[in-house]
Amino acid sequence: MPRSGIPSDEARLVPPNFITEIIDEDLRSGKYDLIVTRFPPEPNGYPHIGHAIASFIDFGIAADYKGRCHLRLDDTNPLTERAQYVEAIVNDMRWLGWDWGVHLYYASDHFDRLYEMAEALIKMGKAYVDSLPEEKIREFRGTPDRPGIPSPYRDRSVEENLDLFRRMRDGEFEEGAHVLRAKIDMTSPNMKLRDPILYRIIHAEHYRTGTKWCIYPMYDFAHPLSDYIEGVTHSLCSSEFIENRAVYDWLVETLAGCCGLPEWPRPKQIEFGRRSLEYTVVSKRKLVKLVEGGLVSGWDDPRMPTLSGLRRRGVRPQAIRRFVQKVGISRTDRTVDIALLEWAIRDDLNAVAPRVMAVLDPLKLVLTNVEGEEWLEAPYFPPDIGKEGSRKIPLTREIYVERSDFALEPPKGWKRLALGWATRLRHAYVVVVDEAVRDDRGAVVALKGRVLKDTLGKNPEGIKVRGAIHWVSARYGLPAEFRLVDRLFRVPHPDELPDFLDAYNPESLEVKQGFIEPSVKDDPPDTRYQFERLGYFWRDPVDSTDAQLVFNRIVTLKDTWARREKAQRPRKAAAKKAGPVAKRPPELTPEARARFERYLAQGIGEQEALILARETELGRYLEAVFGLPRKTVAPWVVHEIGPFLRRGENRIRPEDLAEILRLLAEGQVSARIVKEALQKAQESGRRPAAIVLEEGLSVIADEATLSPLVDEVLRAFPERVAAYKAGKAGLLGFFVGQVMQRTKGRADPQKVKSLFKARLEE
RNA sequence: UGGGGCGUCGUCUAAUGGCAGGACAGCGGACUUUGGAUCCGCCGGUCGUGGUUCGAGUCCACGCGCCCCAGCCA
Repeated sequence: MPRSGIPSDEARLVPPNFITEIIDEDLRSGKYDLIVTRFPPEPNGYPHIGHAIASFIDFGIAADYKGRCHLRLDDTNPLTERAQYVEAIVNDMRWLGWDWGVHLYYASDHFDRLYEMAEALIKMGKAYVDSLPEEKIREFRGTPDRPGIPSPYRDRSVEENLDLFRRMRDGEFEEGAHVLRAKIDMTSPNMKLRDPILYRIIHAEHYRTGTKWCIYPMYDFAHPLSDYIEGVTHSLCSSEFIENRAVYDWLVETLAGCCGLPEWPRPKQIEFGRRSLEYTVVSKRKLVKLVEGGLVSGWDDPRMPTLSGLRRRGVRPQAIRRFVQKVGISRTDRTVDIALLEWAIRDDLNAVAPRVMAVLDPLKLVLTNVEGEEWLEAPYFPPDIGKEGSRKIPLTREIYVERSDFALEPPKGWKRLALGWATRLRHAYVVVVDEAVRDDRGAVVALKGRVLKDTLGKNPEGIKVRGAIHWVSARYGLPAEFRLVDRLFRVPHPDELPDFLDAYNPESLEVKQGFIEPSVKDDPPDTRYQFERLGYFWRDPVDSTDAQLVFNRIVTLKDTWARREKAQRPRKAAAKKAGPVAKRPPELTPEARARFERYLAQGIGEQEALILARETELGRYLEAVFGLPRKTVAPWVVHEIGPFLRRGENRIRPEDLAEILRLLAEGQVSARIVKEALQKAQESGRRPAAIVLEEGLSVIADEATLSPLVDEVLRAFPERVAAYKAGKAGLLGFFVGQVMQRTKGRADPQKVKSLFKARLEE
């Protein structure tokens, strides 16, 4: 029997987060032995970057815990789902590197058992067939601020429900005539609990089950029970399903041990915050608009955020995984900076992409002192990459350079070609441009220059070389098309616009005709190159042929020159802070006001007095604590007992609070110890004072014991002592904390603090 | 305006009452036959107001802001 273990932080693919904390605790407590997750895409569209993130969480966590993750196609709606999408999903998930072993499932695999469970629910009296028309069901459901009302069909007998449901299954009814609903609570403030629909009639052919069924389970029914059937333990999903959890738990609990479901392990749902990406949309509706509107060439257009698009662009799965790993997981919905994705792509490619030269916007440079040709050795990688390999590149009389690499009037800091300047031809000689040939409109159409002899592998003496530029032999260079892919949208948050298409970036694809060095001719077609000084490229897997080379730009190089050139436009408006503060409205009833005044008179702080006056349960508790001044007791009641009291979970009696507070007053324990004891008392139901006694939690306040500890800490952190003396006052808390740790919280912090102060001022 | 969820550098994310740290971005420098990579440095944050505490991003109260829920979608 395989068992999950808690991985060390270094061994994790998925950085520790609130979900792994829950799992760690579940493993430690023995609640689960084996971690089982699932990734449940609906086969109604192509996977995109959002699926990459969700799948990373599901597959990554399962792998980290040596558990398993099921790939489950959530196909409960025959109207929208297609086998072609299943294929795309399986393909893309494999591409990302996920391994589900034999655990490829379909919700439709479970249709028989789900049906059986629906009948079980009916027999328990917990589900009924509702025959209200669709509009009425909607109407009866109420609104978020008004409760729903029960359907007149809600109390049909088990027999009638069973009969109707079976006839639904047998195809006796039209679509919409009946639905099966769970009988939960039509007045619940959680809309999902207002008798959720479990099954509906759809007379459509399912891509897998054909015409076997004409009733199909809803997500809320099929999802939790599929999890349960498959033995999933942790069902991780995004935050919009938080309210569905109530239905999830209701179903799991009412069907536990039923219909062949085990009592344990039961699955539980945990929700994480959604992630979106700047300059991107992922909703199927919007993606369809781009495809159908002809704004992109298809679902795998290199500009698309689909995994097939990213793949065609040339992004490797390693980069995607690195990206989603860096994004991280939390409970909060977030929008990720697209620069992080670009960084991940570059970081991946930098180490693997051979460097070659291509000229995208060619300008002819005639080297007047070059005759014939010379084949020069050029390494594929710069020294810092540490990889072997080189190719030969031909230098001929005519070469192409990048039009943007020549300036008639070079700006300050220019490190390229200019009249009379010496510039390195990458991997070759230093060149000097003598003449710019211009047409009648004054535009530069060609350059004439000469190479400097004896500058191969060394710099000329007495001449300043300004930078190095890439180039391609005009005779040997291969003509090629270059597709420069850029962000699909001009604004970071196209989703926020009334019409996201307004932000479409018409410059997101720029096509260039240029030349590439001949060495690439026989390279494997999936080679990712770095075109020196331009970016990372690879052959378009669809359109590139030997006769007509087509390269896609995967991502540009970081370009500090271009950045400098660009006007320093402010990146983002400062986030607006919360508005003006509203003062608290102390609307009190006359009785509450009287209590408030009374508490005030007893010396209780204003804030505590207000809470105690308003929340009579807390007030009553306070007044049941005898033998101590009210003002001493009040903060404890409000801050320590109050939260438990409100939830109805308080386990500490007033007299027991009084007992331990007396110990505090006598100086036998510190406030910190009281807090700790109260916490334990709430957990165990024991008397706090008894906990103090049994666990030896008495306070350590005598200087003889504390002084050596203080000295020890001071000795252990000399550089912090120096920092403190230099003015970093916040370190006092650190020092005190060290002693608190060393005494397991028993030291009297006030005493410790004053000892430190005295010592540090010496 | 009912219920639920969430607020930490520009962005993402740590800190489980004890030094607010890291990454990306930005800025500056070193190095460079890629204005790449690498290295070094800098900038910059706890939504607000109070309270509790020796000590609060963390606990309490009151506000503010954003997101989700009224599909026979998932």
